[in-house]
Formats: sequence, C-alpha cells, structure tokens
Amino acid sequence: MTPTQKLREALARKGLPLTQQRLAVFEALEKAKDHPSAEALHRALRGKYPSLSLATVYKTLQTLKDVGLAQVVNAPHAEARFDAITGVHHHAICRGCGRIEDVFDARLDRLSAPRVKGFELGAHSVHFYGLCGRCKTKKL
Amino acid sequence: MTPTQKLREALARKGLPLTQQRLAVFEALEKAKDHPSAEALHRALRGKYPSLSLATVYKTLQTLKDVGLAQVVNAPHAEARFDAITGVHHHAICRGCGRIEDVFDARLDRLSAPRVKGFELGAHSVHFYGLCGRCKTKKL
DNA sequence: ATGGGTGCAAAATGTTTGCAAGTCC
DNA sequence: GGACTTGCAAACATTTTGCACCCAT
Repeated sequence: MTPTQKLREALARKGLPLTQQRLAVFEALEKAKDHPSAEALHRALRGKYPSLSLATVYKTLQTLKDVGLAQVVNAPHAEARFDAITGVHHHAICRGCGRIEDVFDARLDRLSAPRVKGFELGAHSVHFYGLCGRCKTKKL
Repeated sequence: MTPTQKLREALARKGLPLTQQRLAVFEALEKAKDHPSAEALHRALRGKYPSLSLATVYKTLQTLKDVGLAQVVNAPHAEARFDAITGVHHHAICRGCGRIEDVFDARLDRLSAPRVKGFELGAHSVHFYGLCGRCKTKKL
C-alpha cells in the first residue's frame, strides 16, 4: 500500500479529506527515521512547498495522531515534572489527567540495555500509560 | 541525614552556597510525592516565602539536577518529536544531543504492567539514556 | 570582600488559536 | 455547495535570560 493510499484510507475512516499538505507531511514523516520535530518537518518541506506553514504542520501532525498514523515520542508543552528520587525507578502516567505515580520494581530495574549502533547506554526508565482511578470512573 | 545537611553537602561538592530558597525548594520537592512542576512548587511555597520568584524555582531545580538531587520525569520545552511507527517500540535517547533511535526488542514489549493503586495500565515504553557515537567522542 | 544567587521584567521557545480565503469531495 | 483546511498573525504557556541588588561564605 502506498503512503497515499494508507493516508487516504485512514482519513476517510474519520470522514476527513486528503490534502496535499497532509500527504507531504505524512510522506516526510515516514521517510525520516530520526523522529523529526514539527520544525524539522517544516524545514524539510519548505523547499518543495514554500507556502506550507508551520501551523499546518502542527495541525497535520495532530490529525495524523488522531487517525492513528503517528505518535509523539516525548511529551512536551506539558510542564516539566520533577522528582527528588534520583535512584532508578519507573512511572505510571495517567493519560487522562497527567498524574504520575512512581513505580518501584526490581524486575524492571534489571533490564539490560539493548545494542544500538554507536550508542553507549546506561540508565533506563519504563513508562506505563493508562488511566488512574479517578479518570477511569470519569470516562464511563 | 537531614535535608539541610544533604543539600549543603551536595552543593559544597560543587562549591555552591546553600541559600534559603534552595533549601525551601528542595524540602518542598522531597515532601511532595506527586512529581510537582516548577509552577506547583512555587505555588506551594509562596505562602511561606512570598518573595520567592518562579524564575528562582526554575534555576534552583536546574541546580538540584546539577548536583544530583533531582531529576526531570518528562522532557518538555524540548520540541515534540514525532514518529510514524505506531506499533510498540522503545527508544534510545542521547543525553548529549537529544538524538532518538528506535529500539525494537520483543523482550521489552512483553513486560507486564505492575500493579499501581487504582491505575489501569496498558501500553508501556522503555527509554534508555546514554550517549550516541558522536557525543561519546565529543565528551573525551 | 566577592562570587554567586535572587527577583523582576523582558525575551525566547514551542505550540495553539481565530479568522478570512482557499481546497476537497 | 458545504464542510473542512490552510496560512497568517496574534495569543499562549513554559522556560530562559539580562541585569541591578543582595546574601552566604
């Protein structure tokens, strides 16, 4: 399935039209292997589509997320959240309200780093996503 | 060891003075169990220290990080980084330049969610931190 | 005494939004 | 034709910075 088909189909499922901008952003995102930012995508595309605006790139990425063709790797423009516990531990994060609970689990601490070309990896941290008690009830 | 001692010592190791503001922020951060944001800490402290500025809270958190007494749970005000791969996968993140590489590892995919009071957890993602090839050489 | 810290306000950064004009089906 | 999207600029939220004054050592 070509990118165009894949995108058209995913958009159609939500009744959304396929536009040139959406196709351009989607193709660029699929081609890039370095988890580009909105800014990076905009930069990469402005040669071919000089009128493409950064706001459109943001909106399109949101749309791609909505139709299940993209995801965000980190969680910015949320506030930074700090922790006085500097030892190894993990987190349960509520998708509803952003609440973060610490998770202590030796089994998770023991995970060994995978081999990634060139990287020298040390610490790791596991993020579990879900709904906290309050948001679970709210959603019903 | 009291918070004051712990803080004084960590700061002294880098030749930095202990101030009332630093102590206040550090104590508040240790006491809070909900991964407060800078804003939240500022709000919590303004009753007792009305002149404490938000900028100082930010600077202090940075300092606490530098001396190893705090860490950031998420990574905001970095740009959002997007990914067209929507399946389960993990990431290797370079502390030097922020580069993100995908990690595919079935062993990691299979991790079962821990029990966290009230939470209903689904997906998870493992972040490995380290230095990429380029930053490794730069640091030497 | 002096190097660094604090508080303020302004700048910077990343993202979102309102709206007129344009595009897709 | 009608709903949705685009591009622009302005708004927004979070974080950083410059600078005059102040505090810890």
